[in-house]
Amino acid sequence: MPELPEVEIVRRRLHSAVVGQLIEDVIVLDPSVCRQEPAEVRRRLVGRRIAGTARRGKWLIFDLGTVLAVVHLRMTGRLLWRPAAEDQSRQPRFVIELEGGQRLHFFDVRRFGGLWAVPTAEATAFFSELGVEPLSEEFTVACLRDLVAGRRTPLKAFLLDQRRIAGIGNIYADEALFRARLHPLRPAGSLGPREAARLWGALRETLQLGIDHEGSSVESFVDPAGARGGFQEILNVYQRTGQPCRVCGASIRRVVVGGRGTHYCPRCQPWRSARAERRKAPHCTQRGH
DNA sequence: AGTGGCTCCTGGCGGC
DNA sequence: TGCCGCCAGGAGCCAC
Repeated sequence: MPELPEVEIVRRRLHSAVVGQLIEDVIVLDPSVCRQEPAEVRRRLVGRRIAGTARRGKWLIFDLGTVLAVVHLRMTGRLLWRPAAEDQSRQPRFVIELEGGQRLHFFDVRRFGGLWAVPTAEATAFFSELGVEPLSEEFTVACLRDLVAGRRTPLKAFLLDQRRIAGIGNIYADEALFRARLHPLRPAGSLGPREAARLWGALRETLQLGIDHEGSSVESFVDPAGARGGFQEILNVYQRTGQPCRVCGASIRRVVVGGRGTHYCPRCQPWRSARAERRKAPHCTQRGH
């Protein structure tokens, strides 16, 4: 599923090709992907020039000056210059036509994704529910400690809550918790200072690693040119139920947290705090993360 | 505040 | 081989 790293890859791949380009037309073939009146979306976007691109959490933003074209890929959305082989039999949901004949196609089998035309003046309100950007300077260990303070919700559910931290989805939540050696069901507010610092570092590392590997092609993610990412090759726990942990060899477990499949290593991610774990089992060292 | 359930949607899977 | 039923999952919404 497209999460922060995948959306960031899409943004980077599109950036130089679209900036400075005029939007000549927006063809909405499936009105259900427009969460606003398609004619209104079209009226707001057509004839404007793309000044820049941005990303907020999992939202991809085309800055048109007075208005933003905002795209969310949700589960299966893909933006492609040319339809991929598996998309050729179906219609795109919408097409953005740029000057010079370039066409950006939006495909989405499950139709969860969408397109919004947001006046720049309303952008703050539009994104007001989104939490901190985990790769920004604003996101510090102290910031994370503030966010988890007093919260009894499980760490996994906390990480998926876009109102707290924006951009983390199921894959990177599971992988970051593994790197931080934290059990996904631990109440967020129960983290000690060292554990919070570990989670902070793990989140940044995992997301950056995802970007460095051009995203995870777990479901169907490809970049606008159709290229797959590589992060799925180095997943430690996500969708590895029953397989041996790459660090300790224990069998990876799957539980459901907040209605989401959650994967973890029962030995590397014990319920107890790291200190209690060392006391109880001094032979069990945690290295290699 | 937190949880659980429902909704959107459809490819892909297991079971028979 | 074929068909039916179920499930994943991001996010918003609602009830409790």
